[in-house]
Amino acid sequence: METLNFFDKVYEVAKQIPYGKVTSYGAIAKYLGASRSARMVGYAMNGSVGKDVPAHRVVNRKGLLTGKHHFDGTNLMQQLLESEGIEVKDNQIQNFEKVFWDPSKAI
DNA sequence: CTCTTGACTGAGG
DNA sequence: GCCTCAGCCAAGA
Repeated sequence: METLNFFDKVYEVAKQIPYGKVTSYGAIAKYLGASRSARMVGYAMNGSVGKDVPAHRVVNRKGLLTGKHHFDGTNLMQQLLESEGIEVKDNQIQNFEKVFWDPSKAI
């Protein structure tokens, strides 16, 4: 995996997020062995567009849609999540523990 | 090379 | 449980 950059690794993990599930930046970072670089995960998502990466399934540890402003600047992110059966209210994922997907356990 | 920015997280009050 | 502070690390100017 050394051939892949940090960003690419993040994309690889994000792509494996199952439908109707979400995960946190920290979970991905931890799986990559860079638990201290959770911010980089989100930062990497800036280039997620065009890379088939479901960035809308990645939220912070609170289940809050902190990155919704980076999508369309509107409630697009919430709409996408709700379309997958994920209940979202006021930029926050409901039943976060139920829809949470841990990459370290799934991969 | 140095400084700033940021889709974060954990610890402390 | 919420708010605030500090640490972390990569990319861009």
